[in-house]
Amino acid sequence: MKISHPANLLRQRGMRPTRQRVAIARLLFDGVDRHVTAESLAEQIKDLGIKLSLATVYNTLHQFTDVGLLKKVRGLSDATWFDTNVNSHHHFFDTESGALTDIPAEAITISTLPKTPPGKVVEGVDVIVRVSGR
Amino acid sequence: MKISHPANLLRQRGMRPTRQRVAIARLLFDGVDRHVTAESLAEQIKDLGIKLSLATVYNTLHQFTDVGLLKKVRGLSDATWFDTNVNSHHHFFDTESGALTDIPAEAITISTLPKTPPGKVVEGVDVIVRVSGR
DNA sequence: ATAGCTGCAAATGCTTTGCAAGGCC
DNA sequence: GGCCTTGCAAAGCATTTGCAGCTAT
Repeated sequence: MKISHPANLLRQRGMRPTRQRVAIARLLFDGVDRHVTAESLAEQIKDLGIKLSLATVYNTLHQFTDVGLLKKVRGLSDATWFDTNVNSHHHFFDTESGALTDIPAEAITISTLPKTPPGKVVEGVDVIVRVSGR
Repeated sequence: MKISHPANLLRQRGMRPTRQRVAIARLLFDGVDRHVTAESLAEQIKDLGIKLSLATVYNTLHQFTDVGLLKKVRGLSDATWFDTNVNSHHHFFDTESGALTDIPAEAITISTLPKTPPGKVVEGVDVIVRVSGR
């Protein structure tokens, strides 16, 4: 998602365009798909000379997720990743570095799916391809 | 995996059959596939009137995983699940209850896989079908 | 005997929360 | 001004670790 005016984007989604949220939005939504953790994002922000607390980073990431600007992804490590690619797609998970990489939805075809438990509805399918090695 | 003599199983895998490990092995490997968290397992053990510390439960689960008796699985919740089905298979993840259910490997067919990043080897593919609803 | 375990409690890492002070409309 | 936000620090979880005491071999 590439946006020209973060403040408007935020207003459209019903959030006040505060200094902190605009800074984060500007950093995340520049047209390139990004994976960030709260920690990594906080660091990038700090490097830009912007000050904001880690708690605010967490809050903001969750709010962005709630309004559909981000997608939450968990690898197998402890940290939660937030992905700016909110479309359906999958991931490589490097078991050595903990790094996540996108796999476009088209690159994986699932030809058979099991029947869903009674009364349940499928919300989505996540495929994680674990890789390792140099 | 169904075992008759936990102590021998443990010895085969190079662990001392201590009271705690035997108790856990007996509970887990009764032939039924189980998903447990450290917490849930500790509780079951306590209900049996056996006393052991949570730290030991964690240690034991990891040791069992290291020797191939268990498989580590992460849903999207915080907790780590340990699965007694160590064969390749997938999972339903109930986003409301956090419950995990096995999907036999044959029930899902992936017909296309993306090319692996250079120098990387695929260790495995995990499919998580997110479900919700009553 | 001795190397390997266990238990406890303290430490850790990630994340959330409470609440006073501050900022947007 | 009023209500939403932020910042900090403290609290919360799940998990790990340090170390003295115990135990299987």
